[in-house]
Amino acid sequence: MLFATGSALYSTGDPAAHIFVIRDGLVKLVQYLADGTQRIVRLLHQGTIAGLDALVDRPYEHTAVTLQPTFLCRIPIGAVHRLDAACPDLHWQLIERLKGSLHEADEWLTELSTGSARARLARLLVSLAGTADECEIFSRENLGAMLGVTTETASRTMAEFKREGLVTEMGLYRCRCAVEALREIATE
Amino acid sequence: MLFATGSALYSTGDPAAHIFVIRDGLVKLVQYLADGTQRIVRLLHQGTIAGLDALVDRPYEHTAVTLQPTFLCRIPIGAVHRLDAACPDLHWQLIERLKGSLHEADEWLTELSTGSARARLARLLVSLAGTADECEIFSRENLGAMLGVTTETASRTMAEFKREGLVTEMGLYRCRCAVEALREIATE
DNA sequence: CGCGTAGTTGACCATCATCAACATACGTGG
DNA sequence: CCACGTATGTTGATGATGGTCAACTACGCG
Repeated sequence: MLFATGSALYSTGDPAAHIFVIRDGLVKLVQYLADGTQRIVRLLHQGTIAGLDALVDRPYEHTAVTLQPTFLCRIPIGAVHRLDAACPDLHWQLIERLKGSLHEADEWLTELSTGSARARLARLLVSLAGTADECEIFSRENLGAMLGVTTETASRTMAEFKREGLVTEMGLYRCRCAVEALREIATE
Repeated sequence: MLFATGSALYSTGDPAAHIFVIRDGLVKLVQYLADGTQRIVRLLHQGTIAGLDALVDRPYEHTAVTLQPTFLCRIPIGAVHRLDAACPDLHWQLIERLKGSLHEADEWLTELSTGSARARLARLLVSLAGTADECEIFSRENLGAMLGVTTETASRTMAEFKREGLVTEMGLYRCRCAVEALREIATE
């Protein structure tokens, strides 16, 4: 199935009936706070699974929204259980996935929720760039929700980086990053 | 096995040879940042498992340190795999545990890493108190590492709560909390 | 053309980090 | 028993950072 940017795979509290294997694209997992502001707790990219809540038969804890056009397979949880009975190895794959998510969650906390806004944004850009030096970014609002800062701060910090020549925006939501220099800032 | 307060079950990078079922006590999972400061990413209490990294055959990602005298069972990972072959239900228990950890991780991020220091500390105290109104707390340094603030801020904020009558310290590392009032502050 | 959304920027203020001084408790060795 | 050292907590002064509120710009679309 193909989802356009900005569509929700599921929402907090929905009965968890499917898991979603992401073939291509990008999905954010959002959690809403008591005061209504939102916090992005994880990104799911190619090869990862959204909706793992369904494994333990409880409602979805997050809202999953695409950040890019996303192509994925939606698998009813019943089918997962049938597959599981047939293929004894599936558990371990699921365990592997869950462990991967947990690792992501811990990194998210230490990398993107600790230190100054400058350092956090630098870390985010470095990790989005991966081995390349060009990467997809997102609206200032999304950047803010990932880093736990306001959209204004996200905007200002991006502007700062651009002024310093560390980041060059290459059209909407795509930018070139001076990865090494950013890595420096990331450790501050 | 019984571990005294402050002993490490394992450290970041150690080959992951055991999982630890916590029978009684409390364990913190610590991650160290590039600049050497530490961040506590999760607490493990009675009935939960430390060292799940071992399931996927990679070194431990955290350092696990007891915060209280802790009684636990240390199970070699080989035994887990043998048990798993014998008892086909074990996977699902492990999946359940991992999912639990993931839930904890997400809550930690949204509750304890978002908002003002006052709100975060209030949320921590409320969640430590659970249904009771008395709870174990920790050194100011540990409180700070949980909330992502300095020990000074942790100390000041605790002092504030005490002055306002929201918290009464009952001997070392134990306190009585005005849970309802704290819940108010938690939403700020 | 006018409207709505997203981004930018400025001014101001609250919060928190930092640095430093001091207090308190505890254990060790003289 | 007391003096001392260390670890932990408290408190104050100060400055940097980021939140808030508001004005303004840029862009796309009906």
